[in-house]
Amino acid sequence: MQAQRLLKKVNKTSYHKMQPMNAQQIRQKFLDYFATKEHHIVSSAPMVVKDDPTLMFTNAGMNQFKDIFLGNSPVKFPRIANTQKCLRVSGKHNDLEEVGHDTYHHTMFEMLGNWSFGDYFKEEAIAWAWELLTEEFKIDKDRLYVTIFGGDAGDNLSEDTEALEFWKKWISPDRILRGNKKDNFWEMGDTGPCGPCSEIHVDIRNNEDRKAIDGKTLVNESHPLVIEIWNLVFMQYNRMANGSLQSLPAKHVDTGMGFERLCMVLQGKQSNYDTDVFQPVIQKISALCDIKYGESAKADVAMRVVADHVRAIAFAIADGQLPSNNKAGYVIRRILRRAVRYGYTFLNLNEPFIYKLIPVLKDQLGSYFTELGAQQSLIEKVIAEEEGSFLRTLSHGINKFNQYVAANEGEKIIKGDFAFELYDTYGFPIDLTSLMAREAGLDVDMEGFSKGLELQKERSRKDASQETGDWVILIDAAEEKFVGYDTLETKTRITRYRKVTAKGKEIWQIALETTPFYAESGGQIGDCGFIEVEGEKINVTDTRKENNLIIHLADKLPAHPEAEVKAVVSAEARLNTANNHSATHLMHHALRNVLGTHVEQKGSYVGPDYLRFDFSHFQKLSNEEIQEIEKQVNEMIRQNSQLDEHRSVPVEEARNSGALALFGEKYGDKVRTIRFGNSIELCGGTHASFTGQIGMFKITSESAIAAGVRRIEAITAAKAEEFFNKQNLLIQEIKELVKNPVDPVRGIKNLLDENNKLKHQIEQMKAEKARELFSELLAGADNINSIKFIAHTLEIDPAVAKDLAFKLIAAENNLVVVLGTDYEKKPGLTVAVSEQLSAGGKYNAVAIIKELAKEIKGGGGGQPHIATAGGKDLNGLTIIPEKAKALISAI
RNA sequence: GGGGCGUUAGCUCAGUUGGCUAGAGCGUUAGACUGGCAGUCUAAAGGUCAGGGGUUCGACUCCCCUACGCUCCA
Repeated sequence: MQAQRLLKKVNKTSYHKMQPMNAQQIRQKFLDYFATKEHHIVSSAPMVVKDDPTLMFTNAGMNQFKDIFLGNSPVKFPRIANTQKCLRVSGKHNDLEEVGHDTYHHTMFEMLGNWSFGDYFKEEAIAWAWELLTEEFKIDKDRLYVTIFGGDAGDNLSEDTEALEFWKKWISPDRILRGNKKDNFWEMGDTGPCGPCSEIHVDIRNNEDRKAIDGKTLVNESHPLVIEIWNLVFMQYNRMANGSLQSLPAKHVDTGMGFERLCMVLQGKQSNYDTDVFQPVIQKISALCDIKYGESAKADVAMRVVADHVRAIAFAIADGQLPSNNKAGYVIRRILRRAVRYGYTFLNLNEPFIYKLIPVLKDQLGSYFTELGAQQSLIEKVIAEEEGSFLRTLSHGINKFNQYVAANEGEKIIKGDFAFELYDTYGFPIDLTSLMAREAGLDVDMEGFSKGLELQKERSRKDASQETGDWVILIDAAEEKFVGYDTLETKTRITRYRKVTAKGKEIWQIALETTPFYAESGGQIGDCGFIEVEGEKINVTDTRKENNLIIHLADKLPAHPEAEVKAVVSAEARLNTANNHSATHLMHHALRNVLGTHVEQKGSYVGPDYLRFDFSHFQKLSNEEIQEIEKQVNEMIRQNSQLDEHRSVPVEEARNSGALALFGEKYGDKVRTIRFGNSIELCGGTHASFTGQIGMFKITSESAIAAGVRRIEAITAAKAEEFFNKQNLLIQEIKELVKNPVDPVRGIKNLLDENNKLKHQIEQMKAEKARELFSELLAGADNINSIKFIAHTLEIDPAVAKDLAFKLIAAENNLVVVLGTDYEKKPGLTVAVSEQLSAGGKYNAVAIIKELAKEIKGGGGGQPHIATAGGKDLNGLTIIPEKAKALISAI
């Protein structure tokens, strides 16, 4: 209905010549078009990036093909097209704080793209882009402009005349603009593939405005209605570490078109948020807060913020990234909190509400991105929990703020330190501090705040700074291969190496032509071991993967890196790790048997010592469930199933056989499957050859790590044996100690009962003794200067003496008590003065005890009515009563 | 990974320079009032002050270590 209404409105101002399509149709048309041009259509890679240390989230369509561009992986399809979920929270045009204030910035967005890997180049890329936009989507040609790379003297590059000539076939030369290196030369990073790009811009202003100002002059000028819609990147160079450019042997095309923008253009809107991509969610928000979209600028911003952010959060969680307190999880938490904050401040939504938008989001996107529906209840739970916890943080901050204001009455300014403390320590957003300050008629010292923040950043940067050297290439164009499934030892050569310096320590990263070392992936940690070069042994401490390249971490470089290398994996660690990995699969299988098929892997760690498995489940596991899982896993171990491994199975076939796929597979037609009995998973890890090798499986802990996510830790094989031996030993010892070899529990119970009884008796005896002493002491009180006076030395605990003294002065309001204690070879003193007496100021327990403590070579203090002291000289105690008496008499 | 903060009764939190033999509100229990419900009043129970070590006559308070949590930055 909503979409219908929107579309009707569109027709009036339409600047293209066809019935507007909805978002779903637009996406499909793009994919269909490139399918007719023999492109292989692949699904979006997960938005959460797994094995690229330079990247936490997919931020462009090309990410999932980076290994192909770098030459680390072979080309499987020369032509590919897709839509890719992307997330951007920082970068030159992507400050998180900007999102929502305008009509076109987003955190999460879809990028439509077509790729050529060494296949077609500029001519086809340009022709097809033009045809799709003008013939298929029917965008008015006189609203389009294109840019080409105009050359760069620094790089000694001339204008991209190829692109110019191909464009001239379609568009008049005066609509082809030349751009500089910043706008029209694309680079993947400091080094690597790069090349000129050609952008297509569209002018969606009304005709009046178009007449007044020539659209051409507004291209790349940040005008919200004259915008870049498609970027065609032509990768033809490789940027070397020294800054020079080399021509690439195989040239690639990488294009990206913002889906939300395209929808805006095709639906005749002037804001991405007015398209049917966002409107259903915005209408739902509007209903929740009872404010109409379009009524107030501030509320509109807030609604756009929420509508944008909920997409980012929902997809991140669906892809396995839960909000947490560092790294990628922290980015997600920040995005979610920003949405909560805007809802809280501008929409008066003080209760969790964002999770209520998920069903709308699913209706809108779920038919293409099925993960939303599959994970819906988890997404909702996690978001609701996070919202609640942040609202608690907010109310905590508001408390702190109010306390500060109350304590600093009369001040006009809130100190920068305090504003920063609120932000840094309590997570209280600075703009809320400002807002509340304004309401209280105060200013915030923003300069002081920024200074604190800057110092904080400085500290962190200093700590994190590391220097990565250039790769030294020994064997060019090598394809590094992993052979570790079949062998733990191989002869090979070093293909490249580089030095990395961090915190004053330098390590070497080495790549091998063939390697038995498994690189950390899928939760399984990287192998360790050594490489031997001409008799020189070099430790490999860890193995990691970067863009599909296996990197060995070593503390030094061999003297002869170009010589033949023997690479040897530490067999023991690898074997233990393999056992744990196979056990993880068996447990996953058992979990789904026992708890249900809603159990999905949310994270995993597999090392030689133990395994950890996080999975979606909504309540604590009972002891019975845990025992049942252990029982099933151990049964599967005893069945001694043989590893059934297939290294190259078409993904569809694997899925049909019931294999569990984790986190949505990346593009690629062949996958590896691991089967033990009925447990089948897609997995790249290393495994036991027979389940019997695992020996034994034992769960050591079960806990919650987030809303709807539980964590199990477990051990296998020798570690499990150790565990049981330890437990057994413990029980033996207990049996001996309690002298009840048959029933130690009963023995302990008896001891506890007896202990309680004895404690009780001691309490009674103490109380009795205190009562006795109490009456005795009170009866023997002296009279000095019309006050009562008690002084004695006793062999009791100073704590008891203090208690006694309290009781005495509570009973007599005209009393001074001095008690010396001889307890555990240590002398002690307690002086108490009745409240009334001490209030007069004449008799001060502290003054008295200071004087008396000299006798026992000690010191002490307290309050005017009760003071304690300790010392070293037991002999001094004997004269205490006498001296005390003299002292009091003199007052 | 680096910094800051926290951990006190079932829950939410106080606890001033080390010393008023650890407090409040809510909740719980009991009693009283009320025709019942709801409630009001009174009282009680409930704490290894996260754990361990140290300094001190004396540590919830100061120092160190560990665990867990929160938070900011990278």
